[in-house]
Amino acid sequence: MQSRTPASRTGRPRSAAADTAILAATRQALVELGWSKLTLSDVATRAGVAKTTLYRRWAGKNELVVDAVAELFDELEVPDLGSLAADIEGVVVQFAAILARPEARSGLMAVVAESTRDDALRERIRASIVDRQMRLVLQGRARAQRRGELPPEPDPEEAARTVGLIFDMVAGAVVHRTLVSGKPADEEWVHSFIRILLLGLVGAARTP
Amino acid sequence: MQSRTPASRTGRPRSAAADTAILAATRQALVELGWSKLTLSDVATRAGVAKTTLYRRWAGKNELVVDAVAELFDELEVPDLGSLAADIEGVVVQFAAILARPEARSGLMAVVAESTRDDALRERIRASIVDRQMRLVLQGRARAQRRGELPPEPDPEEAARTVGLIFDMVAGAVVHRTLVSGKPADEEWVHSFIRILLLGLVGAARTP
DNA sequence: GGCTTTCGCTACGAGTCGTAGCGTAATGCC
DNA sequence: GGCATTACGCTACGACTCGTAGCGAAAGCC
Repeated sequence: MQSRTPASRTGRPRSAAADTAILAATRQALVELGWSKLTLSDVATRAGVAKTTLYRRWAGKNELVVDAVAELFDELEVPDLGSLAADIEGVVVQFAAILARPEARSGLMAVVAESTRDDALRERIRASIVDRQMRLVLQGRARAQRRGELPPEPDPEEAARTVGLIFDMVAGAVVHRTLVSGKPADEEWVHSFIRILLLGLVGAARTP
Repeated sequence: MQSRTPASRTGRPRSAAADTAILAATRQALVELGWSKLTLSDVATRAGVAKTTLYRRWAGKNELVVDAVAELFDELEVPDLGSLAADIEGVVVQFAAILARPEARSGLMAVVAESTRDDALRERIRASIVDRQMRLVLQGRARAQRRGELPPEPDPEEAARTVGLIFDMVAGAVVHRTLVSGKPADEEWVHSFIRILLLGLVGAARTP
């Protein structure tokens, strides 16, 4: 999770319960205080551990919050509702529900902002959050191609570009709707959005 | 800009040059230090003003950075290139160019993150940044309807929903591509994106 | 000149940061 | 059981930032 556990064969092992408590305390602090007023001392107190324990496991506030927020996305999965449109709507609604939680709203954008000046942090975000979401797009696309709803893509490089584009469109729209426009990405909105997206995708696939 | 100037008829007027210098210094500090390491003392030194002058004009770091970043979006305008697709591509390329600048990348997302817990800050962002971009969507849409590229929308409420949706899709995709995926929103990417978007929009307009 | 507001400067208490040092607790190896 | 090793809780610390208060000087309007 937060650091290497290469083969610490001997010595007292790190408390897994402490990890759980710290990450939960971080999310709670995000809800109550927000990003800027969150302090590591406060998180340590909430979690019932010493401040030094936090610094032994995480390099700083950024890394800690990334891990705390990443756990929120563990529950994401593509439902099998029978059609591409229904599957996408299902997963986007899940995604929107996570983004509606205050600990995700205040934490996620803050670490993304910090990552513009920290490549290691960007990589950490990619590995623990973005890649997990990207896999959902790949999974849904493969299932739709098996159903015949989307044409198979022979060129793997072109396919990767398309998947990346879809991912930026979906995640970007939901994030912008929720955080910038400040309105809920409810089912009605998701339905309208997915309708336009799919019409565009099948249209583009028909006329390459 | 940052505070009310109701009718300060008498007394020494506030230095407009100081405003310019402070906002420019803020952007420079964003480039060199990023959001989290930016301090108001440092900005004051760079701008050649006293720290107290900063606190007299802005409530804090958030408000200052919003104003500093907002100026970057002043140059945005919809070009008249003859077709809806070309117009949109033109303005999206401009938008992407602004987001590629480090002072926008590190500043914009940070204040958006803070705005999730500060309604006044959210309103400030909306008024000084988001509304300006939203106007571009309205402008381009009206021009396309005059050209006959998009059907006129009789229901104003439905039209507002659609404009909001388009705005979230466009801005969200570009922001996500630039900041989360960390890849440039170059002309090739913009072209692919706009193609899917427009195919979806005209498809949705045809089958309501 | 007189009034008003802004400006630069200094100083201050409060709070946070990240680290060091120490004694104690928990585990693996012999 | 004894020993080495690592994690833990606790305290203390210097360095830094924050936001404010107070002061005299400057720059406008009447």
